[in-house]
This record gives sequence, structure tokens and C-alpha cells, in this order.
Amino acid sequence: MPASIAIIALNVPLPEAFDYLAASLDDSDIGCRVLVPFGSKQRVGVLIGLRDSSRLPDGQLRPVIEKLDDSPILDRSTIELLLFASRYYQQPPGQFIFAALPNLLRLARKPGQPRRQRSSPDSAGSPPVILNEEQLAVTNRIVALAGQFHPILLHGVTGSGKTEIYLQLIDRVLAAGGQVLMLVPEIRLTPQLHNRLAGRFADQRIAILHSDISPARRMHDWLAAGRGDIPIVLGTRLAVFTPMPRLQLIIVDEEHDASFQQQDGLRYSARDLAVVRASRTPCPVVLGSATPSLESWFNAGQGKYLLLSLTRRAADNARLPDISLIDMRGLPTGQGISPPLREALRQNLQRGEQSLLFINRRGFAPALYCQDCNWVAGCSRCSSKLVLHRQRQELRCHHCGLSRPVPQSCPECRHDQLFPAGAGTQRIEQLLEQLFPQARLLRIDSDTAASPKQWQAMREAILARQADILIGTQLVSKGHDFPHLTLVGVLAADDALYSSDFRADERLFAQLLQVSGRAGRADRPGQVLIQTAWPQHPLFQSLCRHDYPGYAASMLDQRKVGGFPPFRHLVALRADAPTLEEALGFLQQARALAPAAADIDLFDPVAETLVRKGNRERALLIAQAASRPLLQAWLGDWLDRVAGLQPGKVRWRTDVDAQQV
DNA sequence: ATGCCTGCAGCG
DNA sequence: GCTGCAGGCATG
Repeated sequence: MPASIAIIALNVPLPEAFDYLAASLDDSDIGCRVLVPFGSKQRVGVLIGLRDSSRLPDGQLRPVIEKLDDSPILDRSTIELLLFASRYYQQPPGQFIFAALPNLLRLARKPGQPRRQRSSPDSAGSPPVILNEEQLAVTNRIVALAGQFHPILLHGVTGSGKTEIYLQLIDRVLAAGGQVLMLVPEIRLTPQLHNRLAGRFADQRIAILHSDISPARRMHDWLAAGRGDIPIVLGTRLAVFTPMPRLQLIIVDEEHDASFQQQDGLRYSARDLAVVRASRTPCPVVLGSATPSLESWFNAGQGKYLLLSLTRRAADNARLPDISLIDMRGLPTGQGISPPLREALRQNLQRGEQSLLFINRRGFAPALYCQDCNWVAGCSRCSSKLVLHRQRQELRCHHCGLSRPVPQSCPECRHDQLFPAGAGTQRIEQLLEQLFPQARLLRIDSDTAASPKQWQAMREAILARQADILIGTQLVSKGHDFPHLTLVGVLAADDALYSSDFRADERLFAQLLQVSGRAGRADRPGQVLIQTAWPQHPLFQSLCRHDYPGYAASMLDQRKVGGFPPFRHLVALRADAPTLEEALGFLQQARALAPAAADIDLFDPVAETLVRKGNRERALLIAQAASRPLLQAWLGDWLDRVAGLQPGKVRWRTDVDAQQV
């Protein structure tokens, strides 16, 4: 009796795939889409396996209607990776299988004719750069690992030429007839990298996979990569699932970046899955960063990852920027820009060089107060303060998007003096207009650079020296070369030190070192000035010495003492409901159902830091264990029981390896 | 998710 | 007794 039960993944949030009768399907059809009856309707599914019998009685099985693809669009190993992700992150298998598919393939249409390749960006071109000794040694070490699974942590100071190493490695893989998968954290970073790749590999096709690519092109390139016809795939986190039959190398650039963690909807870490994928292929995986995640740094320390370091800037005479602190204690705040920073800006302006003020807060002011009765403008849907936006004359919630007109007087006491507290990018821009009326200012935040196109235009203006002072949020800190930029001023850095998030210091250190790296990349030395009321803080002290390893060691010590990752692994159960009591009550019930286990710490349910968001009250419950496999096994048992609870108005979800708790 | 079924509030 | 919508439930 041949296998006649088809296992079909459907795009529904249910914990299992579905069995169907399929006499006409065989092993060679695994990975094809099929049309199946589902309830009263028809749906597209993906054949992920076949078996001899079903645990369901015959009468409940219905036949597959039609096969939609002539040949599989997902290969076995990609399906296995997706099913692994589904088990590990406790998310429905169908959701992962369908997330991997380009949008057009989620529908019941057969793939259309491939469109003609659009012209590549200008590939005038660029000869291979001569590597310095350090780069050469690193490249050779990695090349020697070809064909085996080997995670490599490439720790290179900003400007050390990591990208050039990637290009060298890609070159070797292409010469061997292989494919390369390169992941970057954000869409905004792809055009530059695409230009460099296209310049170097002018005769090769490059697939760009991210959400801003047209659906037809995305499907076309995705399918071509799956046939092995495109050797280079460059994309954001979802691209980690691109089928690539001749995959020989995975690169994760800026591996510490939080964008690799998908937080909403389907939760997963593309960086971690890249390592899993490399182990299954098998092939080397290169995780690159100037400020590695503590997880990766720890793994390197344990010998699980090979640590390779680039300790100096690639260009002959380029030095690391000089980072120093401005002690704000006893200094006039100067509405956000202290006298020493003003003076540094003035001098830089006089020299005709570019400066950047980094403040990780958009809008005009983060709060609007009544001076008389202390009323604060708060969001009606979230437990947050509304941010004042001057241009559009509105108050806006940065958590739910609510916007309201600015009241002219206090709604509580009718007092007509409302005062904006603190400074965001808009206020700093206004202050600079007053201080340096002759300077050309450019504000770069998600309000002014919402689309990749706008950001591209701004980059060009900066490179053409059409701006003297940039005011930017973290948008500007990531991997951009601004050769004329020689001064970076950091405002409001201390905020993050008071955060309750255990990853706040790691993020701040990475952010500040990244933004510092924007200064003085060419032949001019860069200067970085950080305003702080806490100059003795070890974070700033390490930063001034460019001492990532030193600060990472101290952060790891703290994590060890506190029992946090990477020493212990954590899973969060998150719940939200109209009232906090309902959310906490549900988690309390869930906690009571947990199987007894000596090595698992299960904490009490607590309210989220931002307890109310979008009119829902939110709470979470943390479980921790030193062993991942142990935690995984226990979690499966526990969630089986939790699934039996009556949720009522409570919505809940599992967050494996939660980033924020 | 989404459709389908059941149950009861509101109506006359 | 009929309609309408909310909540519970199954989907192979």
C-alpha cells in the first residue's frame, strides 16, 4: 500500500498541519502548493509530507482538489527549517510555511511568466581593494572552513572593512559555483550594499528580497533563487527562509541589530535561524558587527563560535574617533546643547566640516505639562505621555499612533501656560536655527525619512555637502559612510541608563559606538562628545576607550549574577485584556498548570512596563532555565495545558527568547 | 483566521 | 415566534 495521506500546511493559526487524501501525490511533490477543501471553502496549502495512515478516521479525511505547481517551490531542507522554527518558537507550522512564501504565491494562482530583469544600479565599477594584513588573515581563515558548518563571529571596529571581507568571501563562493545568502537588518541598508555588490559582481544576478520590492519581482527572484539561478540573495530577516539549493555561505551583517528579531505576529530571530540553517546545510555562517550581541560574544567565549577580529580601520591613515564626555553636572543645560558642545559645533562649522547631533527621540518635546496644576498630556489608549510635534501642531502617541490637536489651555485647571518638557529632534533643530542661522540643517528621523526614497535623497545631500549639521535618531547610526562628518554630539544618552529593560545598556553601548563610528572615516580625525550627568558610569568609560570587550565582560558578569541570558534562557507568556485583572488572572491560571520541574524558574505574572497599549492592559509571565532543551521540552507540555484554558477576553501568545521583559 | 451554530435579548 | 448579534467551536 503506497503512502496516500498528504500532510498539508495551511495558513491558519492552528498548532498542526492537516491530513488529506491524496492518491495522486508522491514524494516528488513535497513542496508543491495544492488546493484543498477547508470547512466550507477552498484554500491553498503546501504539501509538507506524506504518510501511510492518519490518526483521524477515514470518514473525516477529504481529498486534495488539485496540485498548483508543476515542481516544488519549497525544497525539503527549507521545509525542515521552517518546521524547526515552528517547533522552537511555538508558532503554528502553517504560519511559518506561508510566511516564507512571497505574497503572490500565497494565492491560488500559478506563477506567471518571469519578467525581464530590471537594470542594475550603476555598475561602473570597482576594482578589488587591496586588503590589509588583518583582513587578509581573516579572509583566509574563513575560506579554509568552506563546506563545513562553522559559526564565525567577525568583530570589526567601525570602518575596519568588514564589507570588503564579505565581498572576498562571496567571490570565492561564486567561483566554486555556490550561492550566498546575506542578511541585513534594515531595508535602508540594502541600496548601498546592492550597489557595492553589483559593482563588484557585475556579471552576476543579485536577488533583493525585502518588503519594499514589488510583489512580482520578489516572487520572480525568489523562485529563481530556489532553482539555483541567482547566486547572491540580499535581504532582510524573512530572506533567511529563501530556498537556495547551492547555498555555501550565510552572512549576517550587523548581527547585534534588534531588527533581526521579529517582534509582532510571527516571533523569531532571523540571526539565530541563520545559524541553524548553516548547521543543517552545512556551511559557514559569518556574524559581523562592531558591537556583537552579548549572546554571540558569549558563544565565542565558550568556543562555540570562532572569533575573528579586525582591530583597526582599513584606510591607511584613518584613526578611530576621539570620544570624550561633557560632564553636565554644574553646567548650564543650554536647552539641550551645552556650552562646550556649542563651541565645538561653531568651530566645526567654521572649518566647513559636517557635524551630527544624535538624539534618540523624535518630535519637539516628549511631554506637555501644565505649569500650574502639573497636568500631563497622556494618551487615552496607552499608559504613555503624548509627544508634542511642532510642525503639524499636534500631540502624538508614539505607541499607538493617536494624534490630537494641542490644547491651548490646561484641560484640568484652565491655566493657559502649557509647557513642553525635554527636547526631541524638532526642538534641537529649532535651537540650532537660532544658534547658527547660517548653517544648513538636516533633520533625519522617521518623520522626515519615512520611505527608503526619502532617506536615499538625504544621503545624497549629505554626501554632496549640502548640509552642515545633521540632527538624527538611531536611523543615522547604522552602517552609513559620511566622509565629511567629523563631529558627533550625543544628547540625552543618560535616559537609557534609567531603563528597566535588562538589555538597555547593551543597546546603548552598541548605539553610541555605532554612531561614533560615523565620525572621521576618511583622512580626517573624528571627534565625539557625549553629554552626560553620569560620566563615571562604566559604560561611558569603556566607550571612551573603544573597549567593547571590556564592557561586554562586565555586562556578562551582571547577566550571570542576575540570572539573565545568555546564562539562562527565557520564555515569556504575554497576555492582554480589557482589564489588567483579566490579563493577570489568566497568567495566574496558566502558572498553576505548569508541570513541576526543579530546574525551571517560573516567576509571578507582572504588568508590562507599558501596561496599557491601544486600550488593552498587558501582563507577562516569565519562565527561565539554564538548559535550552530542558526549557523546550517543559514548554511543550505546559502550553498543551494552557491551550485548554478558557481565555475569555484575554489574548495570549508565547514569546520564546523574549527580547524585552 | 474564518465561518457556522447556538443561545438569548429585543420585539410585539 | 422571529431576527440579530455575541460567544463557542471546528476546521483534516
